[in-house]
Amino acid sequence: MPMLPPIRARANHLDCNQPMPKIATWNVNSIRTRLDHVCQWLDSTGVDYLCLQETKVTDAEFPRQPFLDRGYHVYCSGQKAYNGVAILSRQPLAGVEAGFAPQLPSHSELDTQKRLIRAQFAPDVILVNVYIPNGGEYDSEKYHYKLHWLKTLYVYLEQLTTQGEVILCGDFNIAPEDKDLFDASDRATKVGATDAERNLLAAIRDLGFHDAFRQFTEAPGHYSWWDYRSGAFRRNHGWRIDHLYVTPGVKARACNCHIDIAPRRLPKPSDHAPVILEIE
Amino acid sequence: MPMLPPIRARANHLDCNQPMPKIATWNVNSIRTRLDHVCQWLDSTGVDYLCLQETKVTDAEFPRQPFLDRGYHVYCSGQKAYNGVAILSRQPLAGVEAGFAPQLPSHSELDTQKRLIRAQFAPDVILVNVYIPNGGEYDSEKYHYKLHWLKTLYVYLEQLTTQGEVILCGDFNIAPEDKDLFDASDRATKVGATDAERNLLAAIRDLGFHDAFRQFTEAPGHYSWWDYRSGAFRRNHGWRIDHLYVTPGVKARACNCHIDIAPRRLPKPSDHAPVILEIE
DNA sequence: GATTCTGTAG
DNA sequence: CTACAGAATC
Repeated sequence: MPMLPPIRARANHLDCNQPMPKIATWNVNSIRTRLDHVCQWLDSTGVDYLCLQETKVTDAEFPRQPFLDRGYHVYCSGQKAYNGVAILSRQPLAGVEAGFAPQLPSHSELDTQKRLIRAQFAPDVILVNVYIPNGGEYDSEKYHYKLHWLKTLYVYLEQLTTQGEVILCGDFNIAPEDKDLFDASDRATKVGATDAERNLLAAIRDLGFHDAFRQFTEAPGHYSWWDYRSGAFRRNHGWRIDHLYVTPGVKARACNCHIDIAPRRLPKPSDHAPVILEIE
Repeated sequence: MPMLPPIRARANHLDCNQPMPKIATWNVNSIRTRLDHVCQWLDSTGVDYLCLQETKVTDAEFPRQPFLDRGYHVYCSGQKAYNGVAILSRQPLAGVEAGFAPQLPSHSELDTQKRLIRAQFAPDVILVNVYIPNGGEYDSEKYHYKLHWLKTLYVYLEQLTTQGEVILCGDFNIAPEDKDLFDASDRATKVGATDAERNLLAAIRDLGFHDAFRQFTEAPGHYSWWDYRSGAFRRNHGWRIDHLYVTPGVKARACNCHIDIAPRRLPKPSDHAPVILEIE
């Protein structure tokens, strides 16, 4: 694990009188279908940075105007029907790059699926938004694709963490510990909870990341995703797979991190709930 | 044209203190999609018998409960995705038969498409609900199927009208006269308005049927169907293709027949409006 | 234009 | 269970 320098300058948000900026991650399962939910949620929470996954829309078709109207800048990397990530920010962001290729040209084949976007969050803080592959069935092609994607993410972040602080957030499709899913039985073949996935996530974490949610909450039973099927939400049969990982300089400034389950209660919700990190 | 006997007994509805029973026909273009529209419309109009077409659902999947809750009996003959007819009735109905086969076994091949259901409406009145084929393009296979279906319906009704009064209603996909469609130009090849179709409809009518709507309204410009495309409804570019045909005994008791265009104004409407016949 | 299916994905 | 694509139907 490389030594991490202290934050070298005040973050953007501190330059503009926002005492407690909020950074959130939310797999919306189609930004077009969830447009009203997201707009109302932004209006009510005042989140300053929102990292979206599964936007399921090309950049040309991304519904920018509702967010522009609310004072957000929109940075997106999407495709038709599947995947797609975006960052909404009240501040204009520099250093926006989509995919692995700008940093790892040899891994550009992974960029046909739009799963990663990053931006300069502050002069020495980079924000990385990921939608890690679901993984399908255990030992399937999709499962191995997920493992390969995680290994590539490790290399990507290994480089990035040497440059300064990092906020890494998104839908990881991994429950880090048994207490992060409602039923950890048969976990050897339960995709999202297997050793291979957890070990790769642990390797990434060991680059210097801390699970912001676990800074504030140790208890089990807190989830960010519930299957649409068989009343999983009603029974709280969920998984905590949406995360904000932060390097020490950001960790030191973290004030709170929680999952907001209110949007999951709405009619026609995303199957994921947003997770909010507040930093001073 | 066979001589028709007078009505031999009071209709069911007169046995239960409903002074002005209403019989309606409505192509709902998917009963599942239009469930709320139909329920609200039944609640507001108090229609007693509703003949539905294009229910697009198997009998096992038909959403019965909302109608049972409202005091209707449900008789349906449907299939997956296409076609499908049903009768809703406040009274339980006897003599329910689906398709041509019970009466014309030699034409059972037409019953693979669920387009006909009938029931005993009163001791000497039979109610027949049809969804006549659309016909596709002029001179196409579908067009000739429509003509064949109409010829079979003629034979079916030729038998039925000897047994008593008949109410024949449904989506006929035929505008009987030029005034029944907004643009009768090029009608030689305009499916729904060609001579072959009109002649077959006229042959059926000549079995003793009267167009109930035309008992009360002679004017052109009254339509029951408008294409979803190009603002056809807004411009009243429609066709009158949903009909209630009644034999003389019923005609003598008809008090009103009108098209209710209100449901066509709702969000996500069927492309057809219901037609209501009131009888004393 | 609106709905349905099949197929894919999660 | 929800969403999207693409084809077919009307």
